[in-house]
Amino acid sequence: MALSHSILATIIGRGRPLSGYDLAKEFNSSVGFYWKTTHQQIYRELARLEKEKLVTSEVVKQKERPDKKIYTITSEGKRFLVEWIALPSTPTPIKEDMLVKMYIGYIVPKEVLIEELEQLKKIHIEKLDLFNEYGEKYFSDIKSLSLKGKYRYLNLRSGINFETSHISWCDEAIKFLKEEVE
Amino acid sequence: MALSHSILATIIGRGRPLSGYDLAKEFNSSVGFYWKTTHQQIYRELARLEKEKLVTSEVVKQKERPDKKIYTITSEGKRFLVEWIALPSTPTPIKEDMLVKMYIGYIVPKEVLIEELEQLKKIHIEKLDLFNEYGEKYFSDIKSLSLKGKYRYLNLRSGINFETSHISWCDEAIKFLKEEVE
DNA sequence: AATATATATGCAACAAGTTGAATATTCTTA
DNA sequence: TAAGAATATTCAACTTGTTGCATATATATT
Repeated sequence: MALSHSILATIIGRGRPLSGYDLAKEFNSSVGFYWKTTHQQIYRELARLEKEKLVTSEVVKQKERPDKKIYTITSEGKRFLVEWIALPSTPTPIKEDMLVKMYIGYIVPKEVLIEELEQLKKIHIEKLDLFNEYGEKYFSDIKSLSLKGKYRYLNLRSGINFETSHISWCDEAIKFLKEEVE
Repeated sequence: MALSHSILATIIGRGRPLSGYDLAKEFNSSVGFYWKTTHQQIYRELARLEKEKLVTSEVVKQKERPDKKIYTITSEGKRFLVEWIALPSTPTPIKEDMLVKMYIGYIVPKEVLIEELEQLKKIHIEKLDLFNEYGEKYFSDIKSLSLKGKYRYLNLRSGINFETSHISWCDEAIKFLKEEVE
């Protein structure tokens, strides 16, 4: 169960208490680059974390917007997270639709797979462009980054690396299908 | 729900009826490179697929081993799979522990992360070695591969690509932490 | 003789993730 | 002024994934 860890990490990363709504937004940007989820899951998980005393909540009355509940990590929560970091990481379980399709690709015309690979490549290129943009904007001068910034930079590098390698596989597979298959 | 697709794909890939047990083994080798699951899930899913008439089963009495149920894909099942292939693929949802840890890596000594990255790198190197071995054994002569073999080759290439890029990120991150952080 | 391994299937309980909807307020835009 | 987007939370139902257990037979090893 690493959603809880992601949530706790995000609260620490922000440096100030934040609401479920804020968390959901954060998850669809920075953390979301490598951890996708929905607001429903976040709210449910926050309730659980509060029951386990890893976070505390406070209702903030707002005039201009609906009231919100903001969450703060407890010292117990932080300890929980630090202990988890020291535990060995397991690689992401891969569940790649495209690879299942490739596995029995020979039951459809190769054009179907080529078309799909082009689509997939497009998605990865868009992500890569976004990451590169982000990199130029915030991480162009590495030496001047804060400690926090340096860790964020490594995350970004991972994203760039990941997207680049996917794109190159798509290219290879498209070329191979065109030249070597059928 | 792509576990069902993986199962159907594996039945087709084998070319002959197979049991839940066989499927589980298959998932821990070839298909398992990109789709991990447990035998419990496979048995449950097979029962569901049978209810939906995408597979049929037959009990095979054995003397030397416990009886088994072997599954065959129906024409409806095959049609279901072909239709799915033509649908746009979504990239794997990434849930990478290491990246969550990196995100707030600054709350622990950098040595903790370096050690973890080394461990992670080792896992990826082992997998890469396995893939390369597999490649030399079965895919050294690309031109002579069967149609099926060529699609399998592309899957293997994806695995090699994936592991290689992970290893290079681990290297980059370790170097960066050592040289640029703290 | 005892233990481990391989074959073979399944249940139960739970955790995690998805989908769709309901509710309520305020700000912006057409 | 009506519609839509953004803010904010929650319920319900469902699927998917994980963990632990239970059962049974046969072969291989110690």
